[in-house]
Amino acid sequence: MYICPMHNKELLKGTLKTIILQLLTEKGRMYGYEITQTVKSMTEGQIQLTEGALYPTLHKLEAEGLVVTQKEQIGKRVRKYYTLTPSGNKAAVNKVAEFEEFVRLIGLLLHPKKSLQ
Amino acid sequence: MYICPMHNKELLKGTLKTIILQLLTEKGRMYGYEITQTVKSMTEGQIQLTEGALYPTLHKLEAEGLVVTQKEQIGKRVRKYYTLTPSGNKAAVNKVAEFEEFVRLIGLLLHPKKSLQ
DNA sequence: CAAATATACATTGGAGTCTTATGTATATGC
DNA sequence: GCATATACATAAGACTCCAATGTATATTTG
Repeated sequence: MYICPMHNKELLKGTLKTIILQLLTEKGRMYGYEITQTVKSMTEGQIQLTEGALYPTLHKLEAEGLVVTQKEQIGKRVRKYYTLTPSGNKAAVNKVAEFEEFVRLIGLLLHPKKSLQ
Repeated sequence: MYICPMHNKELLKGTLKTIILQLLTEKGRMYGYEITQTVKSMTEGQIQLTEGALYPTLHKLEAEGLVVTQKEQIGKRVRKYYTLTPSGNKAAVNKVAEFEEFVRLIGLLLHPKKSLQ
């Protein structure tokens, strides 16, 4: 996914939708390129989304009815803004909760000594 | 991976090697079936490894020189025990550290409000 | 002002990981 | 005797993401 300095890229699989939905929850409205730049700056340059991962995922989210798009003319270029739908909002909350639960479960396996972390 | 009640199975991708290496670090010596049962009990039944994921991964770890095997006759059945090699030990430490870093980075994206969690 | 870089969208082929299904065989509990 | 548990293994396919490529405009820099 993400060109990134992290060695284990597979770890990041499955988090892309969660990341996008959560960012949209916070920012309200974003376009694709903006998402890549925001993720890069928020992660100290460690996670850099690739277009080959990002755009197909955005299109999937749209097809699933979790986001809607508005095109906006900027000079001669067109930007495509994405906004969460109500079901997209719910999905964002669920996905983040699922991620937290995932981290907790893996923590049980990786840090059994630390009583309850 | 892993048949499991978690809804977002993709989240777990990329963690299997890390889990196996870490378990071997703790337990010293394990066989495949034992790994599936240990993971199940340690995660409250939430993560259940499938053979289709586990065995190919164990074979890969062996091919990479991170584990070695000893077969043991138990009655008429044969158990295949896996033990970490020195490079397997290093790999375990690295993988767990990578996972921690991954969680930290995703945390930057998902919990921007919590100062430094 | 030309070239490089940044902005901005998008698609395609392929790699890698896991799931589902299947196969084989022994052991145990009811 | 039959179901379930133990114990290994492989194969076909789904799914996600990466790398490469393509198009086009805008800005920076030498």
